[in-house]
Amino acid sequence: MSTTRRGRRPGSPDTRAAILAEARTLFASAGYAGTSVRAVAAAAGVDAALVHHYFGTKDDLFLAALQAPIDPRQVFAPVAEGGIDGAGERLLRTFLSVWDDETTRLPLLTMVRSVFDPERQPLVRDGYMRVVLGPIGTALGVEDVELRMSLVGSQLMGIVLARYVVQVEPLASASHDQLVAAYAPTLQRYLDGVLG
Amino acid sequence: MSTTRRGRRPGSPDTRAAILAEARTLFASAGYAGTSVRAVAAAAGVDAALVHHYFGTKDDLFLAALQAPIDPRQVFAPVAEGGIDGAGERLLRTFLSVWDDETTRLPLLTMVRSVFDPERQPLVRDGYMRVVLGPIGTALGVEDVELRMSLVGSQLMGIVLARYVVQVEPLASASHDQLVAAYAPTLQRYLDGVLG
DNA sequence: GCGACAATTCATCACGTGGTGAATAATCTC
DNA sequence: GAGATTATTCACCACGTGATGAATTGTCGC
Repeated sequence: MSTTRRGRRPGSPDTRAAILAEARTLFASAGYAGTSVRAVAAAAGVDAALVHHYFGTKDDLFLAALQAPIDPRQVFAPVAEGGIDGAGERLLRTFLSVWDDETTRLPLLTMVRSVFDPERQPLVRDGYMRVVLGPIGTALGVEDVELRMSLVGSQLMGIVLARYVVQVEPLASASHDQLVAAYAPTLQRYLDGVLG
Repeated sequence: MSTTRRGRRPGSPDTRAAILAEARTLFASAGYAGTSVRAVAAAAGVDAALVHHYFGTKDDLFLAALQAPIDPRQVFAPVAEGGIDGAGERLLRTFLSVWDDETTRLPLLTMVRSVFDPERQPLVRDGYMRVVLGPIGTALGVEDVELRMSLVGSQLMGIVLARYVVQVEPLASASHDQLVAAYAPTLQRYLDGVLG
């Protein structure tokens, strides 16, 4: 906006929403440290001061961007209702559907990349492993629930990295059925199979 | 060093090695972006200009820190020599021994955290998946080698995140035998088992 | 139409970053 | 012992960062 003057723009542009959407995209692709407030502002077509006006500090913006449009615990609830048989497949299909939907994927990507950020790492351990996966295992009546759900979580995280982050072929372009065929037996064994 | 003067220090302090060691530690724990040249210098007890003197740019320092003391391909070679039977377990034990040795773990951690860095992501795809895992699959005569080795890679990456990065219990403190009992059957099925 | 309020940009700040060059001290070679 | 070379710090640079406050513009209610 090289000809921009001070003052309010005409009409009702929802610049706040534009800022939030761009923040979600940039935090997901470049992480917290790799995303500057100015970059978010530029992508939204506003001045950086407006970002602070609406969201406060960069930390506050980050937290706002992390708010998923839906509660993951609700999404995964059906997995637990079907009982332990076939739970591996149901869990995986639900997981894939969440990750293949861009609306939910961006905040999730942001959270996952936080595993390497000492200040934000609790997001993954407490948010994903404890709040999302833990209750599923408990509801399914999984034995040795902490061990088994952490095995499950390790494979799911591996899938995220391979398919969604590094985009290794042929995993990146595999269909849900193909992934289920390969991974569901693994998840099922981790849930109720023989662990040696 | 509040009383430091200009000029060479007496004796033969190996400041270059000190800088490199600190760089390895910091890049592994804070990543490229989260590690400043001044932080490395401070940790090594020298002035930041000395880092540039010895290593050039920050990028050059990063590459130097990435040089593992040993070639991972040599470490994993025995896995391929024993044939496909039991390869899952041999691969996992070798993998764990490399990761549980701090000398090799730091550069590996640095590389793994690069999955989220667009500029350095090829390190994982090309370095780990293609150069290390790929040849193992080929040497073992694995069918559908690209698919199967990417499945293997996805679980190994998940183990890295869960055990070494997020340090989820009980995986973080599990013995190698416990991990083998849980994961080796998964890796073996990915190598030569039924994938559906 | 006027005043209050909200939205928006411009101008600025303190600080940290990667990096450069000159001054200084120690070691080595002749 | 002198000069060359190497190691080391100090001083400085340009730039980008998160953030603040004042000036300006548009909308709404009376």
